[in-house]
Formats: sequence, structure tokens, C-alpha cells
Amino acid sequence: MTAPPPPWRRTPSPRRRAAKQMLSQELIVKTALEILAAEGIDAVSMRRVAQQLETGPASLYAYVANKEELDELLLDAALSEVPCPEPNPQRWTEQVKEQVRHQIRAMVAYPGIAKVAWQTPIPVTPNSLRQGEVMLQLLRAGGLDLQQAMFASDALSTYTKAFAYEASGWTFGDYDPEKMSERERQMADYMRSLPASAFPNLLQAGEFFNADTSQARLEFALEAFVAGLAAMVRK
Amino acid sequence: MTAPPPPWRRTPSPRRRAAKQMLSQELIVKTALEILAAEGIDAVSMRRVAQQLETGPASLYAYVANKEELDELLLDAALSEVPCPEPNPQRWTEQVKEQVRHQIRAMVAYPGIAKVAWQTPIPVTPNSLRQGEVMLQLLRAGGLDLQQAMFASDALSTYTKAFAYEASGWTFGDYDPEKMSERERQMADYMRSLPASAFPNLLQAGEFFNADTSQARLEFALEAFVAGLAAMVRK
DNA sequence: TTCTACTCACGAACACCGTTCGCGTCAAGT
DNA sequence: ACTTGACGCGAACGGTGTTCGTGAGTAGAA
Repeated sequence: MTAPPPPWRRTPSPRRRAAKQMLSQELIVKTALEILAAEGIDAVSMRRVAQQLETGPASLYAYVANKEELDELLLDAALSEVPCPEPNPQRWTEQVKEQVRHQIRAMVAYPGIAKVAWQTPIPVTPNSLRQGEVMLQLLRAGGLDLQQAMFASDALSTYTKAFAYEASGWTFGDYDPEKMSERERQMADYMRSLPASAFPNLLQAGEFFNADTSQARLEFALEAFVAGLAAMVRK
Repeated sequence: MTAPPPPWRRTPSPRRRAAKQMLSQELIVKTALEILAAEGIDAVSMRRVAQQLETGPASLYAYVANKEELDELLLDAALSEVPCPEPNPQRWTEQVKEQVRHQIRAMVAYPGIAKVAWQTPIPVTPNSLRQGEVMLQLLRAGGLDLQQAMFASDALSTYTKAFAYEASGWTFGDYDPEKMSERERQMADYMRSLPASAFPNLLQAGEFFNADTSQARLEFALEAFVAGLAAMVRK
């Protein structure tokens, strides 16, 4: 047995340096997910995750190539919670809308994760691909040909990501109420400063545009788009 | 006239320190726009703009509150190039689609500027408001009521921003071809590694999804959505 | 003309970020 | 018991937005 470390020299590390490997990609992702769910995507930095793990940022790079890869792992984890229904041609329009709602719910649960879906040109992680395939199945069951289904799926996923990102911003602290109300006042002032008739519609419509109507706006967009798809099929 | 600076003491600054004020918000925005058009939004940093102006980053804060405000000024400048057609009820669907195309064109001309439109909850700059009003006018001319027009306009602007951002990425250097092709290979490998029938649709549909089809995908989305709107009116 | 007052310019610093290099420590193999 | 090699990670690099304090220069007053 080697001599024990001299008592005056503090033990190698405040925390126990566990036997072999204490870190793992899984643990890193799990920790990052917790920060993500609690504080939003902007709080997830390599340093922050490392800190939570009581280590330095450099340690993470043994298990994760870079921040981008970590981001994609987080997105994939978030999407893993979305169900995959069996296509039912009788009610395909409802199924499509329901799937979009599920995807949005999953993303909003991890505020800002939609931003990641954004920065990555074509998501190639398992659950992203799975969601793509599911949507294609639902659309084809509705009678769209392959190209139509592909284009429709692309449009839907684009809108889904966009909506989820925006919704995250509204519900999360991305912009605080203080600046928001100041902004509203600023807008009202500006519009009133112009000839009253410059923005007749916007002035009236302002009331429809707030956090409370976001669900209704989603439903409206889905309804219109899916109706347009259905018309293509019938033709 | 005061005595000229002694010749041995080098002139106060390498560059001439012009009489009163050499900087202005206008000049800053103009400079930033040039960088933006040439190198994309990520190249536009306070330091970079200041460097182009041969000064330090701190100097900009006299004319611009912060980076966010500069970003909004850039977005507004980009949107200023979008025309505002007179509503014509006979061909409102075509006008709506055309307006979206114009907005996208304007944004793609300044690569990545769409990201800014994104980070700002409700854009309150003059040209943003103007575009909102124009879209509302076109939709109302088509027969939609105020709430329908508002929701439709919201959906369209969301999709417009999303598409413009994605298009910027494709056409611009955001992700280089090297990583892209490696990514495609990686995806193909992964999909083939699963039971052949796991992604039957995605496997076939891959061919439709590339930079060349982006225009067609835009037209498809517009067509479906606007058709859905038209159906609401007729009913 | 001289002195003061005030505005604008901006160098330096702060607190973050992602990422890399290389050293020290530990555990297992010989 | 000694060597070897992998792992952990402190420190540093170059980037970001932003702030503070200082100094330079002009304009106005005395």
C-alpha cells in the first residue's frame, strides 16, 4: 500500500474522484435537460452544464463533440416524448393536426429547444427522422402523393418549429413584462402619431394579438392549411 | 486661430478627428447593412461595425442603445424595399402570395436578417408595421373578417420569417458543403442500418428535399394555405 | 484672447461564451 | 513495485455585448 497522502496536502479533490469514469454522454444530456427545462435553452452552456456536474468545461468534450452535438441530443430527447399514431385514413386531417399539437407541446416543455431545430439544416437524429416519417405516413394515408406529402410535411414542420419557438418566448422569460409593456406603449404612441387612417386595420386588430390568443392562432393556421391540402386530394 | 499642434507630437489621432460629429445612427446603420449584405448577420457585431468605422465599440453606444436596437434598425431597412400594392379584390389570393414572395426576397437579400425578426416578439418598427397593415388590407379585400385576417396575417408572417431564415442558411455559408454532405451520408447510413421498412416514405422522399426545391416548397405551402383561406370566405 | 464647460470619442476592462492544449493524477497491467 | 496509458480538467485563446472613466476638442462666456 502506498503512503497515504500527507495530511497537510488537501485531498486530491473536494469531491470524490470516483473509480473510473464518472461522466458519460447520458449523464451530460440528463443534466443539460434539467437546466433546459428549468431555465430555457439560453441557460444551457458548456460551462453551466460542467458546473452542475462539479467539473470544468473541458471535461465534457470527451463525451460530446461540441455544443452543436449536445444541442441535437437535447432536441432528440425532447422529441422522444411525442407519440406515433397509427394512420387512420378516415380522420387523417384530424390526425395531422393532432400530431402538430403534440410536437409543439413537446418542444414548449423545453423552452427554446425549437431554436435548435432551427439552426440544424436537416435534423438527422433518430426521433427527428421518426417524426418526419410519421407525418409522411399520415399525409399519404390522406391521399397525397409522395411529393405533395413531402412538401406538406416540410411546411408543417417549418411552421411547427416557428410556432414552438415563438410560444417559448411568450411563456418564458425571454423578454420580461417590463420591456414588453413599454414596447406596446411605444407602438401605440407611434401609430397614433401618424394620420389616423394610416393603420386602420392594425389599430383595431391589436386586441387579437396577445399571448392568450396563441392557441387560437395555431388552430386557425392548421385549419386553413389542412383544408387546403384536403382540397388538393379531392380534386 | 489657435496654435497648430507641435510637429513632434504626432497628430491627435491617426485618422482625422472631424470637426464635430463623425458618427451618426444613419452612418452606423449604413455600415452595418453593408457588412450584413456581404457577410451575413453573424458577421455584424458591434466590434466589427466599429472597426469598419475605424473606431472602438464603445463609440457606437452613443447613437444606438444596444445591439438589439441596431438589429431592429437593420431589419427595418431591409423591409423598406418591399412594395405596398393597392388591394384588388378580384385577385386577392395572387396578391397575398406575391406579397409574401416580396417579403422573402427582401429578407434573403440580407442573409440572416430573418433571425432578427424572430428574436423580437412584436416588431414595432415603421416598415414592419406597414407590412402588417398591407397584409391585413389584402386579406380583408378578399373578404375575411378582421379576426380571420389578423390570424391569417400572423400565420403568413410566421411562415415568411421561417422560410426566409432557412433560405438564408441554404444559400449562405452558414453551413459549409463539407459538413452537409457528411451529414447526408450519415443520415443515409443510419436509415439503411434499420429494418428496411422503418422509413419507407422518408427513404423515397429524400430526393425532393434539397436547395433546388425550396422555391417549389414555398409555392406549395402558399397555395395550400391561401386555398384554405379562400374556402373560408366562400362558405 | 483666455478660460471654462460641455459634448463626443473611445481605450480598457468585465463577464460571459465555445473550444483547445497539455499537464497531473489515478488505476490497471505487467 | 513499476510502468503505462487513459481520463479529468485548469488555464488560456479569441470571440461576444456592454460599461466606466478619461481625455480631447469645440463653443461660448468673460
